[in-house]
Amino acid sequence: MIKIQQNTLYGEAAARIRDMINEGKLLPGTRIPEKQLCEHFGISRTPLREALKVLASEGMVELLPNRGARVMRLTRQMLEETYNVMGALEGLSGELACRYATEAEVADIQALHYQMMAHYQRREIRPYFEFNQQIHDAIMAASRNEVLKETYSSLSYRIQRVRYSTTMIDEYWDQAVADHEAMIECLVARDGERLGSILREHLRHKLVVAAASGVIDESPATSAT
Amino acid sequence: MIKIQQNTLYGEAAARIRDMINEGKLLPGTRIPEKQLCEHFGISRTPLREALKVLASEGMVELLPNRGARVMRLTRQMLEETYNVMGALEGLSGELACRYATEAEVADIQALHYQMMAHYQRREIRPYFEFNQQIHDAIMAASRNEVLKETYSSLSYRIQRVRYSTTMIDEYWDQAVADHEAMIECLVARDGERLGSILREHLRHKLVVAAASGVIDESPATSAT
DNA sequence: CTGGCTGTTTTTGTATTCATAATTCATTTT
DNA sequence: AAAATGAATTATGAATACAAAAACAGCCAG
Repeated sequence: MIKIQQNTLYGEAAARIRDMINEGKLLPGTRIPEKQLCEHFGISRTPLREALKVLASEGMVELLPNRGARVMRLTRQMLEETYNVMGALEGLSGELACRYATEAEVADIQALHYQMMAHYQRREIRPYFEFNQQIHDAIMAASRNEVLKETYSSLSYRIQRVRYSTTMIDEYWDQAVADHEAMIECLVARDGERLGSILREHLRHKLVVAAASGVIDESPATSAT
Repeated sequence: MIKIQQNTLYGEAAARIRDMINEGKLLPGTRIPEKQLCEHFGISRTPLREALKVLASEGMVELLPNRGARVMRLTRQMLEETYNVMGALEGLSGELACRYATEAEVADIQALHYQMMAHYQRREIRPYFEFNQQIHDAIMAASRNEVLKETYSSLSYRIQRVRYSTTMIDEYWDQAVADHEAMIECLVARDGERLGSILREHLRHKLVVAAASGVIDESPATSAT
């Protein structure tokens, strides 16, 4: 895995800005004031600007020449595109996981699944999401592909702020759980092809839900103030 | 598409360093001397270091804290992982292209295919590669997914230096061409599912060829001098 | 009152400077 | 002679300084 430079100032700054964006402390489309952030972090502009460059190449912020950095806005279009790509990557992770996961890993994932199901039964949405995420991460880890993992998490970061802010529609929730049931079956049976195709479709449903709730920016590409 | 800042010094520097790496002017594992490159580009260290940060987050170089930047070395493992991920992305591009490509685009891709085939018949490897790449790019473009395109090209850049440096083994070449024949069929028939699965496998063969030729770094993670 | 122009302020992009960590090379010691 | 120590050199990381571009405010003309 590519080491994130947490020990350097610019690495630290990048991590903190990422968090601020995901926590909603920096709003999409708003200008990121260099000076203010420098003072807030207690660092000079050099490392801060380096951090912004990194975040820009991660797609978290956009850099307008001579006009500073803005938090990247998530349009419906971008979200759809991103979900599709993440779906493809998850599909690969499933295929590979079936090939490379140890029995212990499969058992762990099964355990996570049952815990998730418990929260589903009780309609406990937050814990459900937690375990859901853990399952997908565990499959990713079992795929033994660091490039895949990095690529996926980079995309995941971009949409983090909307990912779990959706209210669950029962119909979608049932579908997602049905997918998960099938996923576990495939994993146990080591049916990589089928697990792959389930995972490739799995996220597609989510998009509809996200689009329905008001979390994304439907307005045209006018620069927000 | 995320605009690459070609007008700024750091953007220019990043582009030139990328090219230098792909052209073999900067060797994998070798240290990138900041001062020397600054003089070569006629810029100060600030924009150069910003460029290096960007390249690091693209996976082109690795940054060792207090020890400068090195050109990322491609191990067999990494190449395999990257090809797998690119395969998944190409698979998605195929699926989407079948859905969204205009008839004109399909016709263009077909034309490219026949030009490529002509070079295959004459065993003209360089032009063959050119058209091959153009076909994959055209499918990517027809997929109407900018996130996909960006993600793919980022990975593509990383392995650019080995991608077309392989000598073609006839057996592999024939297989690749057979894939391409099938791909065109699927595209014309708008059979996204099948095109997807062909493309997901298409790159896998390439790996074997690359591994066979000596272009990748099989040695353990000792720092090259 | 509105729209555009000009001078000022602010902000961004780049260069330079400073501090610190790493490397080199000579010297010393065994 | 080889290894180890330590001073000198060099390179990196970060802060500051400076130049240029954009944003802003006030003014004037219509």
